[in-house]
Amino acid sequence: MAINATKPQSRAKGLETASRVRKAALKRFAGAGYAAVSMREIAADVGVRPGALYNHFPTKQDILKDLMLSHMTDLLRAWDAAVSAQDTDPLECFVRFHIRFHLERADEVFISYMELRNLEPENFAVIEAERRRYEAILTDILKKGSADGRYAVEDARVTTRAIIAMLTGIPTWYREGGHLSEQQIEDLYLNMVRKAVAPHAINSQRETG
Amino acid sequence: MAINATKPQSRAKGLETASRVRKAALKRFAGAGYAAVSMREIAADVGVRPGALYNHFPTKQDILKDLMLSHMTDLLRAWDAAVSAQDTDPLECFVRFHIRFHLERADEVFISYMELRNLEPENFAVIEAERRRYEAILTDILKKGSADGRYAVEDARVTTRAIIAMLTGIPTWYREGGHLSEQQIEDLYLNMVRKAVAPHAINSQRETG
DNA sequence: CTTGTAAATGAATGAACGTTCATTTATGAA
DNA sequence: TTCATAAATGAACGTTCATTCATTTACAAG
Repeated sequence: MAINATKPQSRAKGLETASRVRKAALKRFAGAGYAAVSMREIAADVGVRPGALYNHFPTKQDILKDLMLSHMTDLLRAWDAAVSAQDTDPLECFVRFHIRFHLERADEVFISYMELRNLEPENFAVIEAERRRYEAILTDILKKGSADGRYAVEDARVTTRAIIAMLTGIPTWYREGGHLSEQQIEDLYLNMVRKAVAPHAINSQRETG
Repeated sequence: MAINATKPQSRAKGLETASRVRKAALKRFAGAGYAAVSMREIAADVGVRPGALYNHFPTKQDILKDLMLSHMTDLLRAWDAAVSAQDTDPLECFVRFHIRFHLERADEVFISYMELRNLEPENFAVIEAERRRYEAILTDILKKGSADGRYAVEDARVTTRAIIAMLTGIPTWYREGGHLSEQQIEDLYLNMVRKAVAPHAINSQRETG
């Protein structure tokens, strides 16, 4: 059979180095922004000469694309896992999942929202499609809940964006050891979201201590 | 009297050029990001040689600081004007004001949220202080409304951030000529915000067609 | 008209950029 | 142990970067 002859076969050490490149680039991109980070800096973090990076990624742009795409893939896969393991209210499930996932992946989230404009057009299209898939999950929950009268949502797409913007803002200010635990933040935001989409009244609910 | 001898006196043409530098930098920074924009590009937009920019701004960083600081100053001054002209519900006033201001200044908003990390520490501190002043306005509204029982807000600071994140997300997707008018978006978001902070029920309200 | 100086030029600075490549080193399979 | 080749090196490529500066141009005040 015709093997792809352009890509060299990787050894264990190569995969390890590639992984460290991703990790270093993630930190640097999140901290200073893609355009402000040099391949030399990434190489120094990894402990390798700049030229060696090109054994693992064809260009700097490919590192960014790799980071952003795998983040979106992880996000969608993690949602599938979270939803299949639960049978609670889908809206609660989504809100808690979103907050947890985005709090424990602050760097990836930051990059995925800030570096969209540094993606070349074809890469941008790929990432944007994944983002729409994720938004569609919440839109679907809102539409279903609206249809059977549990929610009152005038425009499910707009409400989706409003809720996601609200939730995604959390990692920009949340710090561990602050005066609110992650659990409290989840409860607080869930309560706000529920009230925001409620038809009329909501009985303030709290299930977890 | 001892005049500041370091800063040359400006002529009309100089002020005009400086203004065009700001305008060009605003567009470029918003489109590609501060780090990805060169002084040469800005100079070309203005129709001047790169060296001439330094007659108006000491460094590239100073252009960014100028843009971000004057944006925050405009924002706070515009709020003062908006609130003194109104006597409606302060929360409604804030929500409508925030949406309007941020929709008509999409580029400035984009820069002010995306380029914080490209500010040198002392400049960052200045901008951040202005941002906190603005957030305090909404926090105050929520606290007052909470105190007299009109709202039920568990943590006014967190709720402030949630609401502002929600509203500030609008310019990232809103386009003129979409299926929702700016007026409709205001009503929609105001309704969500009111319900989110309401003690219990809210009678779905609509004043404008 | 003269003159001080703001404004712009044009050329140059050294530094940093992403990327390439011939060469060396290291490693797993035979 | 041999050998193919993955991985890393070290040096260089041409380009672009922000900034500087001596000089020229333009304009408003005297």
